[in-house]
Amino acid sequence: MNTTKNDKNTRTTGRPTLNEVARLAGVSPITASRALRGVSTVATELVEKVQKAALELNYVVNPAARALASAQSQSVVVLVPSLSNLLFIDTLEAIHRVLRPKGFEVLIGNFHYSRDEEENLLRNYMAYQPRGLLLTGFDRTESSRRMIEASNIPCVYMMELDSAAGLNCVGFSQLAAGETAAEHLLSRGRKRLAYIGAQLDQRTLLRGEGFRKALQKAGLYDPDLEVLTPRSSSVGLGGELFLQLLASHPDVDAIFFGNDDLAQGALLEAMRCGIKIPEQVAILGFNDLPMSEHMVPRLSSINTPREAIGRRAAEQMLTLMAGNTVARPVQDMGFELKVREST
Amino acid sequence: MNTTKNDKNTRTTGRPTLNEVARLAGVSPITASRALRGVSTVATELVEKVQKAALELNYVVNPAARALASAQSQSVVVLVPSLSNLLFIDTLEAIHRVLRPKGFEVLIGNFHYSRDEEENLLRNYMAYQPRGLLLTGFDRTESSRRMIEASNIPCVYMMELDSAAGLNCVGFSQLAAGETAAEHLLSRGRKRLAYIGAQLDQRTLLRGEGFRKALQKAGLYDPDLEVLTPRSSSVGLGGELFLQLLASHPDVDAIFFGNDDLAQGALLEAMRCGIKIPEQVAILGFNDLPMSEHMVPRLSSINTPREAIGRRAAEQMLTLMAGNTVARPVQDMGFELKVREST
DNA sequence: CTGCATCGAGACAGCGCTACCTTAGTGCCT
DNA sequence: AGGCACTAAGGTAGCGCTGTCTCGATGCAG
Repeated sequence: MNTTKNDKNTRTTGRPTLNEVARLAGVSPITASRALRGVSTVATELVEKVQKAALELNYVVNPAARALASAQSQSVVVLVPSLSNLLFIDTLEAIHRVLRPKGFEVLIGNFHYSRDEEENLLRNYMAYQPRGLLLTGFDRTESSRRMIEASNIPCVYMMELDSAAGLNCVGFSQLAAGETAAEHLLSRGRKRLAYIGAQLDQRTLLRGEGFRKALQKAGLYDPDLEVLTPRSSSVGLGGELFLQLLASHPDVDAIFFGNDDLAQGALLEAMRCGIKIPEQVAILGFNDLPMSEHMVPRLSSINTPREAIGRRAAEQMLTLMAGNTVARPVQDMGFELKVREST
Repeated sequence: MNTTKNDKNTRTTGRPTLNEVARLAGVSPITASRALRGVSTVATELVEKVQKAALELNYVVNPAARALASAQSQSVVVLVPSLSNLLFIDTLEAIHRVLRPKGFEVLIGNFHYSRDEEENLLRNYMAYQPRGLLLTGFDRTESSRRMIEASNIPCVYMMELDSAAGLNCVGFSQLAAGETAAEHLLSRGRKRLAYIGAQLDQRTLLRGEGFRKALQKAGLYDPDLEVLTPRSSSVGLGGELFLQLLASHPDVDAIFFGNDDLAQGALLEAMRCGIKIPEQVAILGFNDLPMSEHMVPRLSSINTPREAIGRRAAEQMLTLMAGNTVARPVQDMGFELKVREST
């Protein structure tokens, strides 16, 4: 009925192949292959002919055939712990912007803050023989670690830093960020400082640790004011934990939240209950999500260079995939305290 | 130095192949292939032997080889207009949940509300010979349309409905949603109703159209109260447009926003300026983002079944990929008006 | 003018898997 | 008992591309 081109009796794709391009250009298939891949040992004249032929036929390589023949794909796997709080979207977008123009495919995996799920994704994606791995943080199962090591695939770790291990990583010091948070609140004359963190991923814990250390140094650390829950971070949860903490510890005068959505929830709940921010309690968030500067009062937060991390990590990956070593494997992209009305 | 298994002089992957599995199981490679794919014509006894062998060798198929041999991949392409406002995350997650367990790879493309970028992505992904396409809405370039048609790849359209064209689509009536919004605000006794929309994608326009129609029917339509901007939807923009509208039209007593982030921005700006919501202006959002119910006052919104749409679309896709036709190609998943404090 | 290094292009084979066809084996009907 | 349909398993070939080796052409020194 339909005028489909490839009827039964042929297993072909129907799309033009490299052979046809080569024939049209009057060269051998292998020369056409080299010409299109930009391998140096082809005369510029021939390269042009091949490119012209490819364009004319609307030729696009068959990634499957290429992957099979060369035993490696053109894809880079990115594993992130979450997509649902905008945190990693900026990073992902930046990675795409760097890698796609170079002809790499970006495979995204969301492991929902689960080490086991990450291991699963890793195992799955390994089958695709990816050219590179962009991973989040260092907290993973031992099998995951072994898989990565054994695969010999270039790997860049994002978000955290670890100068000890000699790994390629692009991020910032979560510990220092926690310290900065504490120092800022202390500089505001606050004495009863709390930390509220959810999700309890490695980075949330590290920030809490930095916060704690700074408070201990100031002699103001009180373990009762450390609220940690494995529940996932959300606006609703932030409001809830905020009210709970104030009910049990009415003297708290500053709270550092492990993520902006928690802090936003606290601000909203404070408004609802008539709690004056920052007069009664100063509130400091983390990540500086787009909405934070619009909150009432405007939320002070620590801005994290999520876009820059993605970009830089992807650039490192390009270097590694080209077979070179990265000059500075550990890249501290820093962070920036944004002081606004809530502190 | 390193104890890598595959030294030079071999082009193999180093991973176990189907041949090795077959040898270990004592069957022919093709039988092993069929056994692992679950093709029916293999004795259960042999299937078990093959599966055991595969497990023992830690065998994973080589997707490139499979794709090359069968002239089709195991991947499904999903194209969404944005990742940065959480709207499509729920849908994507649901799609993953349905397709991954069935062994399909989900390739995500973000076309940033650009028809040209969508066309580009489509062209790119076609090279991967995807098994299916999950697309957002119907507004695309003519070339995109032709590409989809010519490819003969099963396609499901999400978010909007179009019963005319005989396409598979899963969504809800954007027009009806706009009407519902207007009717709700009218039922609250409001007379000067405005619509504020950004991004101007097809769906935002359709909602505006539904809203307008309902107002015309009520004899309360005023084109001056329709604020449309191609700028991308954000909290900041919402606040800005809200203040502008109130400055130029102080008599407005209700506003329907095309997206919740705009409405949230308006609520925050209203609070900042001391504008009473809903007394002076009723505010109604769209999509019911997670934060909306926590706003002050709690934001009334129209909840859209984003998760259900993703799930259903993926299920339809499974049916189509299995070679069957879908019983009900047009699936209206509805929407739900959530009345809260802001109206 | 010859010999040797260098470079560009092609021949060949094979990556790992599955479509297609064939063959062997089973039960059932006449 | 013989032939037939039907099912289960295997043999063969090839999907489209690229790594490796080979070969011919070129340039230059001796």
